[in-house]
Amino acid sequence: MKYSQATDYALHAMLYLVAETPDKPVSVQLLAEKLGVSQTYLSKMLTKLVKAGLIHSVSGANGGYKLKRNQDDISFLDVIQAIEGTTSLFECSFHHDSACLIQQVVADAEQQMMQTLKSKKIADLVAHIPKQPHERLT
Amino acid sequence: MKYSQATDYALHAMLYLVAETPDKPVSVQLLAEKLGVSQTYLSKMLTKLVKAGLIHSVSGANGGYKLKRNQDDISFLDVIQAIEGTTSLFECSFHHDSACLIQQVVADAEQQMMQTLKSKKIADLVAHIPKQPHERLT
DNA sequence: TCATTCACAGACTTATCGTATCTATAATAT
DNA sequence: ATATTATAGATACGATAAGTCTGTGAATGA
Repeated sequence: MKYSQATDYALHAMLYLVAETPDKPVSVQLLAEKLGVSQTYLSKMLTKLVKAGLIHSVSGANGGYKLKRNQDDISFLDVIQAIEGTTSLFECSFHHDSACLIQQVVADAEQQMMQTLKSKKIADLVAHIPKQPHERLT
Repeated sequence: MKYSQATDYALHAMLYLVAETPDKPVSVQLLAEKLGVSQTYLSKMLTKLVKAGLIHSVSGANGGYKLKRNQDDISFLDVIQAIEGTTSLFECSFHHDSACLIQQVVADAEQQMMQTLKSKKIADLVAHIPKQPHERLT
């Protein structure tokens, strides 16, 4: 059981966008180049982030993506759920008389993790990244 | 991203074994019947639980499975890891200069969940289950 | 107006993994 | 010995992840 690689891409792309925050939108081409992944595949992740309301897209020449919200409002959980969806980690397949106790325990544990991921913002990492070289983020 | 159904089976099977704890081992046939799942598939999960050291198997007639450790020592985490493995939820696929900060955050959150799953024992649920009818556990 | 540059959507392919079954083998009780 | 049980391995099927390709539409700049 693992988060998909798409989540990995999305988190790193978001980190880049948060670290930059230029007026000019960042194109998929540039983003894909920085991360060293395929443009076409990465664009699928970015489209999901747009639909989740995390970033904003600009069509046409000089277009691309930039943050929608305040960067301090974007948590790890936001990005992860935008890609992975919001279904719970565990769902009991048996039909009990009442609620499944096992499911309750696992759901409770998952909630703990989600709480941490919600409190952690992407922007929290930016302070640790050297601004100068501006070339390699990964 | 989800835990596999196999984990669901394993957790319910363990709950049954913990709730029973007879001298006589419980066969796959009985266990599968109680849970309403396939014998052959369920036996794979049980074999994993054996290899993880959670339960003990007895071959031959009147054989089956019974708990190995004290039932209070068996946590949700033990069962889940026996089936799902112990690899982390998230692994960064980029090669950074130093450790990936994103991975550290997610790993930290996962650790929170694991802590909860480790503290919760399967036996904790048994108190809530009526002993009398003895028929339906699911 | 026209061409260029970009995001976006959908169809499609490929690989991997979860789910499940079947068969054969080894161990044990009666 | 024979029936009963766990165990291992091979196999099949389906779903999902990973990735590519192509066309469409929107915005920009010349």
